[in-house]
Amino acid sequence: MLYAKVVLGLPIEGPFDYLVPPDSENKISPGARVWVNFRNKKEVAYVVGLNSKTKIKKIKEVSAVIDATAVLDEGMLLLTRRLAKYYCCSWGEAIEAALPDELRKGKGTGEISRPGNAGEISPLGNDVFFVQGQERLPVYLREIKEAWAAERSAIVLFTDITEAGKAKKLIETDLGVEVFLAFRKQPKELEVWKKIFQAQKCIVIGTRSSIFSPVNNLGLIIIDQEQDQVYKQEQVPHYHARQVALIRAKICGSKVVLGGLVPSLESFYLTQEGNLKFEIIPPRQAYPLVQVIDSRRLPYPERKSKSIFSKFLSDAIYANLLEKRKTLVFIGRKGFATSAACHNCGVVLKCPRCNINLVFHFDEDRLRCHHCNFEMEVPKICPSCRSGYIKYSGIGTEKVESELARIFPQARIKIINEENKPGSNLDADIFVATSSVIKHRDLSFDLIGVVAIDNSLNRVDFRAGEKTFALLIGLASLASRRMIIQSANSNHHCFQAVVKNDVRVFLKEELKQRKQLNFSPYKHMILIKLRGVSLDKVKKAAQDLFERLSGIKTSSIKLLSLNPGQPAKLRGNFYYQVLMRAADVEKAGKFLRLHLKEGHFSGIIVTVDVDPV
DNA sequence: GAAAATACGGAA
DNA sequence: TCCGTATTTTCC
Repeated sequence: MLYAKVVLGLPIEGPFDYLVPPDSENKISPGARVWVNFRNKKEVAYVVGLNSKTKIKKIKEVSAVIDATAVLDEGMLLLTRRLAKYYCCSWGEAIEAALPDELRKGKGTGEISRPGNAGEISPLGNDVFFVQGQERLPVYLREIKEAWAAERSAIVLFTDITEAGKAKKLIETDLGVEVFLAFRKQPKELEVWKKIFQAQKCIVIGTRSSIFSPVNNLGLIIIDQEQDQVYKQEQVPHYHARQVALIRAKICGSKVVLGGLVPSLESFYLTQEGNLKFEIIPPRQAYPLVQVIDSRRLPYPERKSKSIFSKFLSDAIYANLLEKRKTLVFIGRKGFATSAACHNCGVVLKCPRCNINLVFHFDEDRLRCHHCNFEMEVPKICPSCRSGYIKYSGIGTEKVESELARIFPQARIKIINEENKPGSNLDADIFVATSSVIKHRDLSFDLIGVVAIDNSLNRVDFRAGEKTFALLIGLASLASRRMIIQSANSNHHCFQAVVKNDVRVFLKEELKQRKQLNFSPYKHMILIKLRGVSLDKVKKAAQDLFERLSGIKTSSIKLLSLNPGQPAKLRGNFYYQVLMRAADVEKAGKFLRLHLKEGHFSGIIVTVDVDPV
């Protein structure tokens, strides 16, 4: 008798044993999909092992074997199992993250064959390096050619489909071979998947999920703009493509190339450990003159007028207009967490332990830290200037365009956004844009004015500095002559580094702070989210979980905080979250698997996010 | 995650 | 004791 160990794409452990029908014994193999009857429902399951014995008494039979050729090879099975451990999800969930939709739904692949290894393959080494600069593509091309010559495949990830499409053309003309464009929910997703699966070697270009592309003889993984958050999946399993790439590269013996204008702190940390090398590409144009205007030190009438633009900035825009030069006004778009700032001196109240913004809780009338459990009463007077009053704000800034039109009635003003993408001809004098403008690498403006950047810097997020810095360096790369930044926080090291164009100084300082505060990349954060339709129940469940976990003596995790989610209510569900820190994610995962099960609350759904961004 | 099994609790 | 409902367990 032969038994198959299978896992399902559900948040349940396993594996489960099923009897293999005698006539299917030579048709089944690990990595193949099968139909099984699970809890009286027909489900797709993934064979992860075969065994001649089982401990299960009332065993069910495998209903049908779907795949004659396993859709998951040994390497992919190993990768998904490691990911399940790292991201604290089931093996089946990790497998489903790696497969196209149609395969998850049980659609057959037809006749496909997996080519063998290309005989003697030369190892490209387990190198990781970072390409810093605007002109990264030539380096990517060089690396792809090298892999190709060594009979190895390459996976190249970009932040979005447009970028991936552009790169596909360039690589195809340069190499003279077909390049596969692969991303989720494209019309012929399965067809492309099959072509890649059957190719001895190939080049795949895509977005986040393409990290799971079923290439043979993988020799190279490239991740462009690796600091971008798009590489983190928002749904379970919450994987990060960079992390998947590092694990997959280790399994396949392939090289990893990360690229961008600024590396993430996680990647920069690897350089300190000696595991990552830098290659710096000289910029195509001179770095602009960057000036930071402190809005706290403006003359009183200007401060009082609360104008979006300081006189310094509007004068510069005016001068630019006279010279018929292009101006870009940048305004942060993203939803701002409510921050507490002194209306007089601009000081933002921060947690003394975590150095992140304190959050005003309306119901309790208190300020709380979302990283640790620090909380305090709302101060009546500003602790810094002792006068002023504390104001809670997320500044509404949709008025930028109309404000510009009022100040400069003679100027042609245009907003750059998703619907209104700029062509090669920039036919306006002043443009207004959000962070998405950075994607248009070919744009160039003579002057860039940055307003309301404090909203980005003052977010409730220990990565706020890193994200703001990456944003500003990205903007500076679009400015040919001058960039003016308005902030109430002008001595922040992030601005100092942007002025000097010194990425390394910023990273080193930031890394030092992360170490002091026990943040990533030194320690892992783990966020447990609870959701449900009843606020009371969710709150109670979260409190119970927090108390229960704090009652357990363990070195695997350190509980940090219990807070309402951000946002606290979404699509009819209330959210609460428990934040913790861990030195070793796998240990923490084991611990959580054990303790999240006990004390279940009905109507509450619990999810785990390892390394949240 | 969701059906099945079990515990709970109010009314007769 | 019965039955509807809330909660916990199990899924092979």
